[in-house]
Amino acid sequence: MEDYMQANLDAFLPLRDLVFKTLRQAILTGELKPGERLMEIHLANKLGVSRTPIREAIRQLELEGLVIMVPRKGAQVAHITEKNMSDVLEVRLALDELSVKLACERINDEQIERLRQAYLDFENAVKTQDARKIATADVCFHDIIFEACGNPRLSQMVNNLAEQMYRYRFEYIKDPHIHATLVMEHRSILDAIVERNIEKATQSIHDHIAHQERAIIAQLRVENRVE
Amino acid sequence: MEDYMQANLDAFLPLRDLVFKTLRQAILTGELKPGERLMEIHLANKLGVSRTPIREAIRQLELEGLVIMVPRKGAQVAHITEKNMSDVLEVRLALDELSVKLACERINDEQIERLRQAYLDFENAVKTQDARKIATADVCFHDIIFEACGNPRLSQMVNNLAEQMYRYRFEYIKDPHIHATLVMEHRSILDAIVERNIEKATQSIHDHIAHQERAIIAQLRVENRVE
DNA sequence: TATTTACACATTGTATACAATATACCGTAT
DNA sequence: ATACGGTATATTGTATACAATGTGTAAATA
Repeated sequence: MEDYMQANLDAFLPLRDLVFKTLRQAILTGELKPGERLMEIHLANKLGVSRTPIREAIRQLELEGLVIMVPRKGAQVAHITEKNMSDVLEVRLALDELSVKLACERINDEQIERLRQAYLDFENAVKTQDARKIATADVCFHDIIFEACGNPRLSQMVNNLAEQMYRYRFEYIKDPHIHATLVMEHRSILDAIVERNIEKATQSIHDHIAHQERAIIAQLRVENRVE
Repeated sequence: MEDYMQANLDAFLPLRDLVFKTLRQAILTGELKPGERLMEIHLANKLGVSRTPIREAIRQLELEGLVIMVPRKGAQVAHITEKNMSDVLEVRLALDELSVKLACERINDEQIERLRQAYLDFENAVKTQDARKIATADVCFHDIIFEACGNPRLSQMVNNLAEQMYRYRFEYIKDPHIHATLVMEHRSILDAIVERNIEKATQSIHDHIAHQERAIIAQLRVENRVE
């Protein structure tokens, strides 16, 4: 709460948004597990706010597909099934292909320079073997592509889809065997965009997502077996 | 409220969902105009509920992009700019292409039969010249394709995007000059899916959306000029 | 002993009360 | 006359109170 009051000075941020971010983070990192119930009073006490902001945050999580509502029973963390995840990936693939295609057409010199730098940062992050750093650098790289495609709506949608697989992608990134492949794929995407070669770019991003898809589905199978 | 209490007997539906649907309808039909403020007490009195369901409905409208929140000032109906609409259409085109592609691969005989029937219904609706009937028949036709593509997530996203242009699409449908074209385009999509011809299907849907895009953007220009 | 019913408790759904803040209008001073 | 400031009001943000409902447990009866 103290941080909140402090941030309040520059930009007012409703509690519901803070709660939303907090809960989303908890779900994506696995702190809140699939099937777990989100009980309002409990969360309100834990976060030191009333039920109202909690409820409003849950409404948003519901529309993002992170929780499901059972009438008169409240919210619970959405179960992620294999079908569910492949549905999401199917859409994500199409939107990622669109975004690199648009990036090829619309990227400007300054953005190309930043994309180059982001690629180098990613290379360095991989060298550290620190999964968290790698994940962050990966997000930065892709964010520049989204920015370059000049369609905020598209960016927002892809981001939302990507979020839903964060938890599993992290496991994927932790495996050092795929690091070299990841760098190569990024390199390929970078080159294609710089050359403004749409064919090559869509092919590269396709391979990139397809690799992740296989790993994520495999990871999902493991976790679902354990439970 | 009476309808609500009645429906309550079979399936409980929270007030927030009713309010959500009501407000969304009002925005999409233009009853609530872009820039108009959504004042909670006012809406609460008008709909005969308290502020709580109103607020929760507004949270959902916010995530659907139909309203924007101004801190400490509340919600207002989102302004739809030309850029905004072409951004949405850009994404919609990609997702519609994906959905017909998947439909070609996955549609079953029973769904083909219903799609045929939906096409005939659309033909008949056009003959009546009743814009409302045409719009409904159009939605039915496309809904079967979404169902056939077997990806509920995709359907939901396309539906959400399509919703945002309902208001303008309606003006488009009212023009009798384009009716023949509309029927032909539907025919082309139907044939392509029945033949499971992905190339033809994506091309057809592309043309279909592109036509709508031109009309919608033109309509948008007219309305924005008036204001 | 098993089953059914009733009651208590936990939890969501809804309404209202209270707090903080922005805006508009009016008065005063320069 | 205009500009600045203060106060009143309208509105959102947050908290709490009340209502409805589902669930679990215990007791009573077959």
